[in-house]
Amino acid sequence: MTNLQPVRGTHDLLPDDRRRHRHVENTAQKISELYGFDEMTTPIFEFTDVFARTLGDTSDIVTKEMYTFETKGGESVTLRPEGTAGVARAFISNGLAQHVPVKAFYKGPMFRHERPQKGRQRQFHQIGVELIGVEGPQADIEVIALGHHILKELGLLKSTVLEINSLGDVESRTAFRAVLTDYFQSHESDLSEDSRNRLVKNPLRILDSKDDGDRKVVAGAPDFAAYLNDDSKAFIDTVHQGLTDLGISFERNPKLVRGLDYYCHTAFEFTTSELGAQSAVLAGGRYDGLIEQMGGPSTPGVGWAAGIERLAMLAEDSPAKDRPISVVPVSPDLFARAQEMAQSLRNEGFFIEFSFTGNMKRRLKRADKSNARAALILGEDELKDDKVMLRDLDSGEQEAISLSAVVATLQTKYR
RNA sequence: GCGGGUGUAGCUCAGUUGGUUAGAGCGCCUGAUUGUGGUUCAGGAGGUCGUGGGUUCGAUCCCCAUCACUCGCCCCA
Repeated sequence: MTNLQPVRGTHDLLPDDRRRHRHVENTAQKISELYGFDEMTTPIFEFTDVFARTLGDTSDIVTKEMYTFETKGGESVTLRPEGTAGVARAFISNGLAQHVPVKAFYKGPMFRHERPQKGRQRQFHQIGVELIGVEGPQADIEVIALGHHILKELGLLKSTVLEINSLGDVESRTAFRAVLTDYFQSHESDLSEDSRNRLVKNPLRILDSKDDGDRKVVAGAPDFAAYLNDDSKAFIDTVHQGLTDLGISFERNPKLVRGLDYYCHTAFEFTTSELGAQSAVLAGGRYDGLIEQMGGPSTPGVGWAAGIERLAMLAEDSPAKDRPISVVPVSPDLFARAQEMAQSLRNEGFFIEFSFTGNMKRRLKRADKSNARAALILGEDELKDDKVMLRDLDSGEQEAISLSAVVATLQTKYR
């Protein structure tokens, strides 16, 4: 071992961090189940094609951010950069078209080879949901409502804003793309170098450029809404109305363009201004062509993903750790007896701390440090009368109670 | 991938205009209290000054490289 630092962009999750993550995960999972979304897990790596063919040849994820390896068998595999492609692949692999609608919740690590910064790591963690097999906009409403509900439960509605846009169906998008390309080509000399590249690869992305020069050009660009056909218009209108009916406030953002090629119709992001350059906290959209494009039956889908690190940074403090009861032997002769007592109380369902070494004073100190609410002190004097000392560590009061009453006493006082 | 900043004890940070034993607070350990924690007092442990090279009689300090973190760009969760 020459280098004991973790690989760039990866982090250890020590218990305090892990508790915060778990709070996010558990909250998200609990709320998802209220909506009938059950957890499923797909492998954290897939054949490279699963991502390369679905995310789009021009997306940054595919062109520069994938962790791709060759296996001993000579096959190319990639650590998943996002969750939807894997779920879609699993949908096809397992013949889940027989069971639509599929409502999936997932959580786990994702990997992108990017420059780390605040709210961005190379290995990070996401929670996400996918609703597969429903054509109508009610699915979009349901999925956004679920995301909204989770943010509410985490106390994040005040620090986030829901932005929403329509990318239209294929017909609308093709038409708009042609008009938009013409427009930007006629202003090509005013565009930044980045945007001139985008003009070839994905002109829609010029719309959300941060470059000042680009913004001036964008200000005069044609409006996507004007090019939505009747179906696309009706679709997004229904989504807007549905959210309004549910009391979910949102802002329309015609510049919102998601980076992955598979999105259509509804695109949305819950954004924040509290994470430096990163604004998206929970984001997703509809991907009607994805499953067919992967070789499965034509099946619509809609979903979102959220970064657990980002949510954990924004969330209010997670619930405190449970407070244990400590079992403390007064002398070495009673260590074994104390451990037996600890064990039997655990069998009764109590959270018992039992430290392994040290004299009584040290053990009490450690009990205090573990935030124990009480200590059961085993000493020869009391044991002669079949009693133990029960000390409340908050009040400092203690009393000898009989061994046979320990469980009942703890039940009433500390549970 | 590109640009800026930072890197001294477990944590948060001083410091040295280049000079011999590098400091503080918090935390940790021991004792005052051989059957009682949280307060107090006394003592103690802990540092290749990110790493490698260079300049110098001498480098933690200056120079170069490198790694990591961080902020921004790109993009995204």
